[in-house]
This record gives sequence, structure tokens and C-alpha cells, in this order.
Amino acid sequence: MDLSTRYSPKDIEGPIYAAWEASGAFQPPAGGEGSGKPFTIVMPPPNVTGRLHMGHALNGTIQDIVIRHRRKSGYDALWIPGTDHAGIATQAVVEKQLSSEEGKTREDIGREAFLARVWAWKEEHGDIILEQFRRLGCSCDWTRTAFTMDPALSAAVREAFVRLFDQGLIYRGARLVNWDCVLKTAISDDEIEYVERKGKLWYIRYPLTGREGEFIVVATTRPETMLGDTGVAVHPDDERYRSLVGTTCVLPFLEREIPIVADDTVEPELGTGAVKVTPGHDPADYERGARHGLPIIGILNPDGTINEQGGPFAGLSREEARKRIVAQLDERGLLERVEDIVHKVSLSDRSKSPVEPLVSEQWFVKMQQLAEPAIQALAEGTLKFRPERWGRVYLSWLEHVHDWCISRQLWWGHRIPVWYDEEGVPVASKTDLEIGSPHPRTGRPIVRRDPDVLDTWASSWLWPFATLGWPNEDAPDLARFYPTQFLSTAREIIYLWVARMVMAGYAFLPESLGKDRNPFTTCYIHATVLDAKGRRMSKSAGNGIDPLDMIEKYGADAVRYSLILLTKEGQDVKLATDRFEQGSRFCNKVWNAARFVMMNLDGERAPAGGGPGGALEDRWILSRLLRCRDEVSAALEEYRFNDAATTLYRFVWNDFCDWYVEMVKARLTGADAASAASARGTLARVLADVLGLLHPFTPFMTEKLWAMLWETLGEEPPAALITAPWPAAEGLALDEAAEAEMELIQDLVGAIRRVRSLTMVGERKPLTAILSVPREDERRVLEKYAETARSLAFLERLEIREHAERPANSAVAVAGGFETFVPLGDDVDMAKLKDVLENRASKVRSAIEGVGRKLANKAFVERADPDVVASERRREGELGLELELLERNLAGF
RNA sequence: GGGCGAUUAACUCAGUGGCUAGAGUGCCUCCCUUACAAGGAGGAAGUCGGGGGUUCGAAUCCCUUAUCGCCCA
Repeated sequence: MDLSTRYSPKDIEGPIYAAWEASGAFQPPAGGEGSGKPFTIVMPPPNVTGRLHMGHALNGTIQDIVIRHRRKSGYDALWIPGTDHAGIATQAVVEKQLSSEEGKTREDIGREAFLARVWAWKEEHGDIILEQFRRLGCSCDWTRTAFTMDPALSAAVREAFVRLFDQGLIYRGARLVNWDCVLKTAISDDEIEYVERKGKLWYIRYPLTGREGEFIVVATTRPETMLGDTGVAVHPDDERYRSLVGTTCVLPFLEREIPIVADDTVEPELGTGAVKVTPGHDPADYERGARHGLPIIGILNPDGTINEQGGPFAGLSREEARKRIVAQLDERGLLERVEDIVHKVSLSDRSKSPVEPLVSEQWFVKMQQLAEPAIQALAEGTLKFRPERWGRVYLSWLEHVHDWCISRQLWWGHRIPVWYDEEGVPVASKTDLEIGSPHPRTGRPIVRRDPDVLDTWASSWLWPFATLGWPNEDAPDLARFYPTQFLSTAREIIYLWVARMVMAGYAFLPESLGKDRNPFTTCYIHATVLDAKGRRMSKSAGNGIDPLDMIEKYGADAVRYSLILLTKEGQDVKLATDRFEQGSRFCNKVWNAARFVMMNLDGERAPAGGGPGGALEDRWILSRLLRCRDEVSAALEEYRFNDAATTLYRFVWNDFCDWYVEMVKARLTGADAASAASARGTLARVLADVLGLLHPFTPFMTEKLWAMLWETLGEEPPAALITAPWPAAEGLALDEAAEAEMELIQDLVGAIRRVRSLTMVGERKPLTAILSVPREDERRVLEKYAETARSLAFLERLEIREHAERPANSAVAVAGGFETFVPLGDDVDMAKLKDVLENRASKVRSAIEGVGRKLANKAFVERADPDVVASERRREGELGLELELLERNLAGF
């Protein structure tokens, strides 16, 4: 057998993944051939321009654990992968390439040629991130890989748009939107980054109308926007300005007379307490302007230069206009003062240019009506969040939902399916309309199509059903796999994506589905991955850890297992590269445990061990295995991944490796053939089940070991581990007696080890131990398993008595309710041993004190649960005995 | 301004009313015992952020406060 002492993931991951995929294991059984119990996950589609980061790696691991567990548990498991076309990001990448390679803009080559280039770029680079998910071991059904710009999904987008349009839920209007002046498009709130910047606060004097030499002073961080001012606002209760409300002042440069109004959203403490109102370029001012009937003046061109409304400053860039305005205000004595401040500036994610709120004609979706069933879904429990608290975040957004600006002034994306006749009457159509053909409603000829495209979320909100064949309501996948069961994603897109998908499910799927229109029953919000200092990992900060580097160094299994061990549900995780060592060490431990088992299996299929007559350790480990199996199963059902991983870690390392394997070594080489055979059977059983339970977490290594195990047994495996049934409880039994008896033996062995270590007498020096065990039941157990204990503790002789006096020059250990004496020479230093006994005695003393206080308290005895009182009494007795033994022996030092 | 989370060993974290508060890493001592030195054995290490309250009993529930972080406006 070729089993190195070190697990080397590099050699095995690639071939195993290829074999899984080739075998069709990632696909659910064909319709009619499966169990009929579907379990579906759709992968949150990463940007097609994206690269795997730690958040993806964590999310991919979580989803893969779930889908592998369900697949092994007999579900028709389907995990659909895919990417989204990321309108702005992708277009920006290709525009940059075009400009650096050929010095051209997209306008230079035209819409059609540009789109051809984007597609070419997508063909070449678009699968990179999906390849990276494969490296992580994700068992997605790649035959169903989807892309938001695929013909099928594009048809879904168009269907959805036309339906909403025809229902009157889509409208066009001039509204304040976030504008990117470099990319010249509207962007959504989530494409904005808030950055703290040093800036200035300029205090500007606006002359009061007809009152020579008198001013109202406003403070602003953006003086250039004054060109669009149509008012000044103060707080209605502000004494300083009360007399000015209702009068007007004069806007410098443009000499526009603007009113001074009272509005209670103004903070009297901020700045001067008077604010300029620019409804055309500020969301708060837009609202204020609307309340007071102030006109809206837009002063910017789409490229961010000042338009003709800017009077003398028309044509200048924003930056230049600011400079000149400030300088000229100063010259005219209208600049009162300038203050240095730190404030938050909104930048466009893509172009890093300051976002300009400006008014423009856009398409919107009315959201309120769509939001209602999504709110209901949570209230009724049709939709559940894990951790639950995210449900409130979801609700708060839906309850205050704003209309959704869905148009983008881009070329890459789903072009809005709206055509206009010569009078500008729009119509939405599922099929393309010819220029010149009659408008379906007005009959006048169609003259043009809307040039804009849809927000990327307008396709991804359809993802859970568009990937299954919608709008074809007879699509077999849709009937079989919708609704999905589990969606795992990051918290920051609860609004943008999760809530919208739920709305879309209710809006577009047939009403006959009822609550099953809801696209997923559980929405799992995974941890945010932070760096070692607790900061968000980000490209711009350069503090990210590349998951592929970690996979390269430690293996995919170690990366997966480490992430899960580190990530308690719902708690953010601080990550440093060395934290992957824990998973790596664990994988190596499992590898070597398996190696030990296989080296001892000897090519034969041994009979199963355990059973009522079996050896203590066999019954014990099988009982522990059953507990482990049940806890792992329950934890996975409830999506408590960290609990499952921790349970497995403890069972494998502490129970199986530290105790069972050690205990069984003597039997394997001993004379008793039947005992050896039953040990081999138990080893094989435990290993096989551990591989199965561990498979969702560490799929590569367990699959490899599974194949080797069956080869060692000389049998064909029943199936590859990925599809082999989840380990069954059959043949396992809880055995509390065995567990209690093992604990005694562990106490005894621990006592001997402590003596050896503290007296430096050596790990394997043959010793005699004399036990003084007053309790008869304990004495019987220790006598029965004396041989086992003797060999574990490397004892030459073990004497067990009811009462033994401590022999001269002997070390002593107290564990549980018995004393262990180990006669040693008189030259042995027992100082450390004494320290430990004293340390222990003081702990026991304080414990007794605590218990005594409780039991002396009448209220406790009367009011506490009788079981608790009884167990405290028992404890008091046990602790008392232990302290007595400790003190008696300490007196002898 | 509103909401949420965190604060437990040197570090990273478990632990939602009752065993003597645990784990991994790190630290100290010993051991290359043929599954594994990415290992084994043992040890030291915590007034559970502060204050108050509820309770027979609080790391755990409530209030308050401090510090850090995230989201929303």
C-alpha cells in the first residue's frame, strides 16, 4: 500500500474531482430515477469579472457541505452554479482594455462591435471564478451552469419586464439618481463606496434682498452646487433666523432671487444653522425642495461639466468650477471663512469618481405592492433567516422600500425592451419590434428603441427560477426543483438580492403554487471574513488572503475545514494565513489514523466488533461513534456547521486516536485471534463511518481514503463516497456502562502518566502501581480491565486493594475516588508532584466551599430542581472523599 | 441619530440559568514509544469589560456604562 506518513493533497485533488464529474455524481438522478425528494441550492452568481476571495471560499464551502450531506442522505441534490454579467464592472474592464490596446472608446467602434468584444472577453475570462470553485471542491452541476446573459435568462428578463410594464408597475420619470460622471450612467446605492476624506466647509454669504450689506451665511462642502440653489432653509424654531423666513436672498453670480424657508429637518447646531437648498443635486434637498415647492435646477452635464445653467461657469469641470467660485466669492467679500473638516465622500465603486446625485430620466419599478408578499413570507415562517436576526434587517428594508431605478446608461446588459412611436409613446414587447412597424397600441410607426440597459439585479432577482427554466412553466426542472431549500449569502446583499428574489418569486410564479412561490425556505447569512486586525478584507486595502494560495499551500480540504472550525454561526471571523494550520493538521491526523487502520487490516474483511460480549473499548468506541454520528447529523440538518466540525474533530482526535487506537494495539499483535479480528472489524467500521461523516467537510481526502479502505479489504466499494449513503446507526448501540467504565480506566491511566511526567521517571520505565479503591463497583471494574490498563500505562504490575497504605518513597495520585501509589526510589524528586496535589487540593477545597454554601442555603434546597439538589449532594460527597485522600497524602510528604 | 454584533487564558474563539468555565495556538517539562514530530504525555495560565438588578443560583436573563466593529438614515 502506498500511504505516505504525510497527507499531500496536491497529488490527489485534481484526479478525484475529475472522476466525480465524469461519473455524473454532481448531477441529480434523472427524473423518475431519484428518490423524489429534491434538495436544491442556487449559487449566488459571482461577477463574471470576479476572482475567488475568502468570502466566496467560505460561502462555497458552506453550500458544498449542505449539498454533499443531502446527496448522501438520499435527496435528489442539485446545486446550480453560474455567474452574472456585472454590467458596469464588465463594461469598464473591456473599455479599459480597448483604450489601452487601441486607444479607442466604445463610441469609436459602435455598440455592436463593442458588445462583440465584451462577449469575446467573457468567453476568454468568464469561467475563471467557476474554475476556482472547482478547486475548492464544490460539487455543482456544471451541466446546468447559468449566465445572466444567456438566451434563456435573457428571455426571462424580458418576460418579467413586459409583465410588470403591462401591470403598470414600471414607469419612466425624472428623479434624482446616483450618477457616475466618468462612466456616464446611473448607479445603484450598492455601487457606492463611502470614504472618509479631508475636506473643507465653506461659509458663504448670500446677500439679503433689498438690505444692503446684510447677509445670510450658509455652510457647504460643495460650493459649486450653489449654481443650482433654489432656496435657503433654516429650522422653524431657530430664533436667529425667524424674522428672515418668508423673505428672499440673492444668489451670487446668477443674481437669482431665492426664498428663505423654514424646514424642521435642518439641524440648527450644524454650520450656521442655515443651509442652501439644491434640489437638483442632493437627496435631502430634493425632499426639502418638494415640500416647499422649490424649482429643480440641474447644473451638470452627464460628464460632470457645468451646463448652461451655470452662467459664467458653464463648460468648466466640477473641480475647476469649485476653484473659481471660491476665489471669486473671496474677491467679492462673500466668503466668510473656511473650515477644515473630515467627512464622508461617496465614490463610485467602479470609476472611483465622486458620485453626483442628479436628476435624470430613468425607468423605475414600483416596489410597494411587490414587497407585501415578501413581508408576509417572513411573518408566516415560509421564509426563515439564519441567524434569525437578519430577518429584521430584511423587513426594515421592505417596509421602507423605495422605487427601484432599473435603467443604466450602459451597453453591456439586457437592453430595455421598450420601443417608441414618433410621439414618444412607449411600449414593451417580448419580441423585437421593427423600426417602421406599427406601434401595437397607437398604430403609429415605431421610430426607435430605448438605448439603455437594465440593472444587473433585474436579471439576478429571477435567478432561483430562471435557472430552472422559467418562464416555461412546464419546464421539468422547474416542477421538480423549485422552490429551493437553502440560500447562503453575505449580509450586505439582503436588500439588493435576497429581498428582491423573494418579491420576484411571488410576482412571477403561478399563483397556484401558493407559498411555494417563495424561492427558498432558509436564507443563511454567512460570516464576514476579516483580516487578523478585524478589518474587512478588500482589494483596495490589500489585506486579503487569496484562497487559492491557501489551497495551494494546505490543500482544499484543510482550507474548508479550517474555515468551518473558525466560523461559529453568524459570528465574523478574523483570519490570518497560519490559521489554516489547524485544518491541515487535522487532515494529516485523519490520514495517519486511516493509515494505521489499513496497515492492520491485512487484506481481510474482519467481522464487525462490538456487541454485548465484545471488548470494553470496542463497545465504548461504537457508543461514542453513535453519539458523534447523531450530533453531526442533527447539526447539519440545522445548518450548525461549526458544531458538526467540532464534534468530528473531538471524536476523531480525542476518542478514536488518543484512546481507541492506543488500546487496540496490543490486541492486534496478541495471541487471541478472535480478539484481534474483532478489533480489526471495529477499526474498519469506525474508519468507514468517520470518512462518511467527514466527507462533506473534507471531500477529497475522504474519497481517496474510502477507495483505499475498500481496496485493503479486498472488496469493491458499494459506491464512491460522494454518493455512498450517509453512515447509518445500524450496528451501533449506546452503551453507558462501557462509557462509565472507560472513564475509570482513563482516570487510572491519567494518574500513572502524571506520576511519570512529574517525577521524570520516564514514559516507559516498568513500574508497579498499587491502587486503593474503597468503592466496590469501581474496584470490580478496575480488576476486570486491569490488563488493559496495565498495558496502556506501561505498568509491570498492578495491585488493586480495598485499602492500601502508601508505601515508603512512593508517588501518589488521586483521581476520582481512589488513590494510586507508585513506589519509586528515594532519589526521586517529588516536589512537582506535591505542587500538583496541592494545586488540586485547593481547587477541590474551593469547589467544596461552593457546594457547601449552596446546600446550606435553605432556599436552594427548597426551590431548586430536586435533580440539581441531588447531584449537588452527590458532588459534595465525591469532592469530600477526594479532598480527604489528597490531604491524607499531602501530610505524608 | 436609529439598529445590530462583540468584549471569556498571552492570541483566536466555544460556552444562552446549575458538574471545579473549555478548545486550538502559544508558553514550560519530558518523549523521535514502528499511524502521525503537521506527533505523543504532562503542566502552568482566566476577579468571564465596569456598575447595578432579577433569581435559591448569573459568563449566561434585565438595566446601565465604556470600548471596538458593522449596517441603515
